Amino acid sequence: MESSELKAKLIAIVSREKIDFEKFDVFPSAKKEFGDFSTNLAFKIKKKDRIINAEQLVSLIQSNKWIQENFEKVEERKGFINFFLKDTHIYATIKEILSKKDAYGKSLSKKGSVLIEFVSANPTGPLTIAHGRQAAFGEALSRILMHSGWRVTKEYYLNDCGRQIELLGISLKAHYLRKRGMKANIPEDGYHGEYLKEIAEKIPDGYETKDAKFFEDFAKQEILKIIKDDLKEFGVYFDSWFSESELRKEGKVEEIINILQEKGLIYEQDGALWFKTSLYGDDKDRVLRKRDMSYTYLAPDIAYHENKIKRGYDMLINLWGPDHAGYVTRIKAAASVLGFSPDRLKIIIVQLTTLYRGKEKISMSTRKGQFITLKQLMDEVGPDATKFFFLFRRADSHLDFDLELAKKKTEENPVYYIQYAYVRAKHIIEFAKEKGITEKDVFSADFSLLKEEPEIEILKKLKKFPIIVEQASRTLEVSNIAHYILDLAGSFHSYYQKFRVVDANIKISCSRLALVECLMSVMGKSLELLGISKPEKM
RNA sequence: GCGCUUGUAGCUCAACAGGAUAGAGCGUUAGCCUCCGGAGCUAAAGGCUGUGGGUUCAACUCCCACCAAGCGCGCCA
Repeated sequence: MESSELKAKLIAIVSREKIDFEKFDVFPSAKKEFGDFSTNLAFKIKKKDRIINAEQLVSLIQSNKWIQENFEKVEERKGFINFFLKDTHIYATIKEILSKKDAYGKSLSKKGSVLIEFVSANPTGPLTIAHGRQAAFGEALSRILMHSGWRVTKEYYLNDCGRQIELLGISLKAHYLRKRGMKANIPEDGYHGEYLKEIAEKIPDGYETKDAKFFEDFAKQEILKIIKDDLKEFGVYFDSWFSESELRKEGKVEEIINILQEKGLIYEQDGALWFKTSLYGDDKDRVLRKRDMSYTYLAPDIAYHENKIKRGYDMLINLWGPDHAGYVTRIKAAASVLGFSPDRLKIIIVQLTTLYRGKEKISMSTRKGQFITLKQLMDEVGPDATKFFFLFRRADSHLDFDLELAKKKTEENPVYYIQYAYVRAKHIIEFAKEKGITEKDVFSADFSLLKEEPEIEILKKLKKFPIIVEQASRTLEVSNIAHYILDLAGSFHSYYQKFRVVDANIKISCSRLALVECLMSVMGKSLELLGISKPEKM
């Protein structure tokens, strides 16, 4: 039973009596003494009808046959109406999880197609922790969206041309020449990081006279390789790599400027071309083409978004860093000019991560090559802990990442707490198998033997999983899942301590094993959604 | 100065589209290992949700002002 089902029924009951009401909610009860579902319907009855008070409303509801069939009890409390499900509903959850397994919580309704673009770091250096947070978030969000019925495409937008790339080429050439004892200056705003020196070493002798373009391409290729390797190690995969230089080669940037021009949204001033974004809520208009005829970042980016829109997705999601926050209005302006409702373009700003080593803040400077890379973080902390810390916090909040804490394999570290719960459940099931209890025994167990309070509590939490997934996909927020699973792991650890699962009483053992099986399945699925590994042993 | 984000227990964070007595973990204090893995469990203490107003039957949540922190405010990307 879902809250939407109950809500529909309540609407029917109240409408039949011609009672006027405002929009109301039916939601899973906050506490167990409030039952399974609660509604604020009594508050939402229009004032002129307040002759009907909550108590009268309750008796009206109680008199309904469907309600009587499904609920043990309906009661009013402080104006809320609480519904207590019959036990059969709660035990039905077990059957559902056991039979659906991995598909539990998967939405049956198809929600459409979505393109999610994230990381999209310039191929001028290795991925940093900021990219790491985006990568973890984007991957997890994609999995959640898929589980809730979206068709998801993950895309990496490659800014593989422009000034930064030129600088990269020049810098690499300088590194290369210096290696050979020649004088060469690395531009002030060029790239000084160690990784470029390493790349320079891969180029054999005899390329001294090659032009900057050669070095540019070489650097791009090598760095892209590094990026892809890091992502792979981090467990993040892209369906598509979209190249900006291809876009330019095909003349898409000129095309988009023409389109905007035809719509009268472009004008020339001081030798530059301006886009009238101020018509769409921006504080001022923005330059698309500079006086020197080269494009700003915005122009190809609009062309890129036009391309995404043309590909026909129902929703577009971009993950951006906080430095792009001011950019949201501009790109949404472009989207709406191109006939794509800005509501369908979701831009999630993934906030900064500050690294700490204990109390000490680690400062970073990207250009100078003083930064912690994702790779270093993974090597030190491990991919699972890294991901969990990134995902536990809401994307739009600043994150303080304590390296020391993340490294600890103790109770202070929630990753291990969760993984330990999973392994524990797995182990119990294996133990039961050794004792000769089969899957069939468990599946056909009498679930109504699960009468202990913690058992009911766990069942209710398991029942909530589909709602949590749905909510995460609606709000595009991943941290809910992380919190949910931590909570579930806690309930299980506590239960384990109090009750023996595999016991002398075979009947109880089987029904408890069913519960553990469900726990393992849902914990495993949650870990999977977050992209965190499910260990066999610890 | 303007804009965006954030402000909740000592610390790190929750709170489902405004709902009931604001919840976890860590840390602190006091306990629990003959038994399915103690990387675990039980319990206690800990709060004027940054401040002040407003809207509402109901505000951590919405609105206004202020305070504090971070980021942005280029014909850079």
